[in-house]
Amino acid sequence: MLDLAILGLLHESPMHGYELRKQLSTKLGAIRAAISYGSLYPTLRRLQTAGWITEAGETPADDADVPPLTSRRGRVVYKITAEGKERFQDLLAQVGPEAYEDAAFGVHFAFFSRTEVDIRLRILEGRRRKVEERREGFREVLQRAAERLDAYTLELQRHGLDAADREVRWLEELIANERSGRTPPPRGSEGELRPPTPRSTDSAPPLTARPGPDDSAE
Amino acid sequence: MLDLAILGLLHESPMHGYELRKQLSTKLGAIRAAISYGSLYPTLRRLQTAGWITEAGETPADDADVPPLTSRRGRVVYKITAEGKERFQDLLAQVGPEAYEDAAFGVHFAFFSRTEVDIRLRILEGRRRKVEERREGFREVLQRAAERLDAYTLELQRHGLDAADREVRWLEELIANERSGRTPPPRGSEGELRPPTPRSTDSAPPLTARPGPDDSAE
DNA sequence: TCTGCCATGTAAGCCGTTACATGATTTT
DNA sequence: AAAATCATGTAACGGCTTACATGGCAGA
Repeated sequence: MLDLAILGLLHESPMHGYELRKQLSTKLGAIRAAISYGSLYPTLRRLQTAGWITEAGETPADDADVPPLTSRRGRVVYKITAEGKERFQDLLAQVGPEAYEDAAFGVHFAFFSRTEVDIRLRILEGRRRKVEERREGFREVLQRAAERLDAYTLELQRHGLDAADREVRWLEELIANERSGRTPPPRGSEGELRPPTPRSTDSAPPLTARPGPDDSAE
Repeated sequence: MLDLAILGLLHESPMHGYELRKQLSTKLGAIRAAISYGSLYPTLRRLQTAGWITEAGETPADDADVPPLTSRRGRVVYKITAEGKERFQDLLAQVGPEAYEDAAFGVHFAFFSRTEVDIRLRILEGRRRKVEERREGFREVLQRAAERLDAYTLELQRHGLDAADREVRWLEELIANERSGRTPPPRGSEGELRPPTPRSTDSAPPLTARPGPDDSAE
């Protein structure tokens, strides 16, 4: 799961570990807290040994910004290899029941723009099923055991039910959208939120496009 | 955290491990998946060694149901000790920053009916703070980096923002409620959901009441 | 100069899971 | 008689965090 995330990010552009961690926590911020270095660096090592990633020579200053520094300390920049890309696709397509768990689902979702439509649908549907089951669980507890639980526990169940219900509806919209052919999820339908709403959002990337401007690296 | 949950449940009534696991997954279903036996039984052992719980003699058939069985297999029934109750209160009151994490917060919340009002408030406020920070993180990403992220990643951020925003509002209601003196969280305010709406829910327990059939402690 | 952030790494350990092993009791 | 579910446990391993150790570079 960390593998998937790292390969995915490096697929977008080469990066060193420290940067990787930051990107990870913004890209997957909705899913999990920042990963620790004690986990990140050994994983990078492992991925390198496996041949999925290699060290790239610290990008020789493509953009002539701040060139005078020999090479600020180590700063090992990694990039994904061809095998790594294959591996990445394999991991994406591996849709076992674990892929519907909260964390795994989130990671898969985060890389949906690199995933085939049918895989996306399988994941979204599997996730929906899972959340529906969860939701039914809450409903049953609320219906059957309501009298036996204290008010706080009940409130927790209600909150859980509400969240599950919302997620199911969210997933349904996404599924409908995938089926309709329009690839990128359109936002705004269920608005209410977004207070200042920076207009930027409607410049949605054409999707299927290459991972943005390589620049970044350094 | 498992300790807290187990002590909490045994505080309500004596139970054997298997039963404990089931109760745990309904009571904390909104928080975490069922705990595995490989974790549960060793923990029970540890709690027993520490003196927080003891084996109770398989409840001598208080309710005269199915008495003819000698004692179906082992079935070790545990009950909480006086020290265990103290320990439980200590754990509840230990409101370090970890108590605001998703899982820990949920467990604390689930046992709010056994917690002092001021502790409840501290936890709710700490949690709110945490979720607010999370929410701001999403907002910043959406405002600042919107163009650089693909449509799916953006959608994930939006969904995260929405969930965080909802939770903050939920917490605010709970906090207001605690402050107002009315102990039990009133439900229904933000309704919309509950489709068949089993009426059961409005027979809300008076709270402050002992957890169900008081007996328990023993 | 010193604080703070960038940057990489290692070692120990926590907290939990999976898989296995066993057997009693209940239901079909 | 078989299948399901109740019930308890152990051993091995896995993923991740914490704490530690090291050092470069930037700006106050």
